[in-house]
Amino acid sequence: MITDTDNAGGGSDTSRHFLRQWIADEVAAGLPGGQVVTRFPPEPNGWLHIGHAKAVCIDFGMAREFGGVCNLRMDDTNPSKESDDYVQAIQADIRWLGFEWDRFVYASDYFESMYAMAEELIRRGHAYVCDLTQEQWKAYRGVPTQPGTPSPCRDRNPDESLALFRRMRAGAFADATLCLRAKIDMASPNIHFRDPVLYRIMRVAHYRSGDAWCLYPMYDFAHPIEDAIEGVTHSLCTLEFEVHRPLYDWVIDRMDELGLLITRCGQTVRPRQREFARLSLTYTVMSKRKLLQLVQEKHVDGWDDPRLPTLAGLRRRGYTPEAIRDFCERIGVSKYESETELALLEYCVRDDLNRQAQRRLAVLDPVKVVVENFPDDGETWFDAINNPEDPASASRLIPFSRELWIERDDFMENPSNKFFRLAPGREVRLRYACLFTCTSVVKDDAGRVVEIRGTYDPQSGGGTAPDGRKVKGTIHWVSARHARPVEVRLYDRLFTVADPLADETRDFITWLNPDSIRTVTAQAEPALMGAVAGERFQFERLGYFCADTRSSQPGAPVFNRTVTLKDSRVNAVKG
RNA sequence: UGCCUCAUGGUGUAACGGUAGCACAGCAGAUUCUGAAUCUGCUUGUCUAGGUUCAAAUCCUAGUGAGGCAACCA
Repeated sequence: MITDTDNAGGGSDTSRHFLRQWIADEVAAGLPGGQVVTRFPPEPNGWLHIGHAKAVCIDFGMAREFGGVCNLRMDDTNPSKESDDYVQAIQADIRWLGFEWDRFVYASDYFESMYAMAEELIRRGHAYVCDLTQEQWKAYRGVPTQPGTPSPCRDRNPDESLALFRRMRAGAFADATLCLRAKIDMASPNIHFRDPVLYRIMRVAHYRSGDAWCLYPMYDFAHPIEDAIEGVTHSLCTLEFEVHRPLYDWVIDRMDELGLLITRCGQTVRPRQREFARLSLTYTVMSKRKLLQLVQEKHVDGWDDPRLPTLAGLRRRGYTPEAIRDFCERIGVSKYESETELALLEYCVRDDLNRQAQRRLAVLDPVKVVVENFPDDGETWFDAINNPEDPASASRLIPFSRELWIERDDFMENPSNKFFRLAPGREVRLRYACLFTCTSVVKDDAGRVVEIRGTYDPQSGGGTAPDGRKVKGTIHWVSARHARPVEVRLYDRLFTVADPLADETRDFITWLNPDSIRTVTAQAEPALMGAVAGERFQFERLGYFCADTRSSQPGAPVFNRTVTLKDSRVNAVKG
């Protein structure tokens, strides 16, 4: 459990969202069992994304806040889609996010108990084996506006159902030929009450239980049982499960009748489910299916591509767990299906990195500067503070020499007076170093500036003029002789439109941003070469960058741009 | 269409019958050796129509709009 972000959100009061209130009210009223128990139940069929992070923060966060515990449970009841690779990735992501579970369990741990309960439901007339095909069942089930018709098997003798069910388990039938149904209400306006399937035959090896089973429970049957066995008090999930809640309660009621609910502190623990809206973010997609498609069709380079909203992708991009937790607190929790602006996530990571990241100088689009009054072979080292937000971060030395690289768009030949960087006849400060005045430019045949020449003020060492004259512009630079070329990947939003799914007539793939990654060779100050994989920096005046964990080599880091610095320069002035 | 759910500035969220607040975004200014950060200020909101009440974002009714459900997926 995290301990350092009790007031995450950077704001004043923690939001009194409806789940927090619900749990608080119950705790105040004397929660049966005496302890809040939640669970995070991912299906191990994909990687966790920022939407899951919201759920993780809620599930683990509510437990922590109320002095309870949260279990991590792999909801692995459909072996056709699940694998252990995903289990490992999910665990790693949750730990990275900063949470620790009380118990780590698998739904498949409970298969035997679930089966036993199913037999009991059959004996008591609450379930029956049905031999209708899926196609036939469509007709029997009916439509929402009209009641369904009972399956011909509905009144099958329990003994007969039981015998059949055992043969199903023994593997006597082919896939999808028989299933076990709850006997509830074929006329219910809630489709989920019209004799829902409890077990289906599926001859697929399970990644954990192997071929021990050819019969697997459905979510609606399995989930409440899992919760009840673990003594979960608050089962929190997303909105689409709202209509499943009566069925969830039905299963819990049956368990109660059978005396299967656990007791804690002498009291029966009855799990209850509540639902909240899932996270939706602009300029990306969140569904596992679509993320899988992006990965499989190679629009991105794997589940941890830094352009993806997966936790692994965000991590590689340079996002911190603190920033993501802060974000999850700030977005709040409600039942309104909203769309959160990517700008908020970016704000959160900037806010965190501004405090955490050391500053470095690097030039992404270099143009040569010659300091005419500085000796050919001379060099000077200037002191540069590592992080002005962190007094403990000390400083480092950066080399200065006659030839420098500066950012191409920090120079303008014919600037307006709103441009206060370098131009002919203008003086700027070279960050940490000195004041420099441009006196001439050299162009190639095409008229492109290839060299900027000028002089520095020898009295301005460190960047302060002795006469106290004001210099409006400060630009970053690196010494050409000392600079090291370094690969930098400039990431941008994955899609060109805020909601790539809005237009249902158009494939969302066509909205992919062709410039979502641009790779450049930057010129970096020497200190950057020692960056270790995963280390984050602010490249001054540019943005936050993270040494890539896949491509970086010792002494040869590759940087991913996490996010640019906020830029209030008006468009007309931009280079 | 049947059932369920939701609706507060551009975005997200709070206000629990009693002054509509906060954050992000945007805009303006101060400050600044990062056009960053920081600080100050500003613009913009209760879906509609009725009703209950001294008083309604809040309670009731109807409407409108959005989402979910009709897998042997979760």
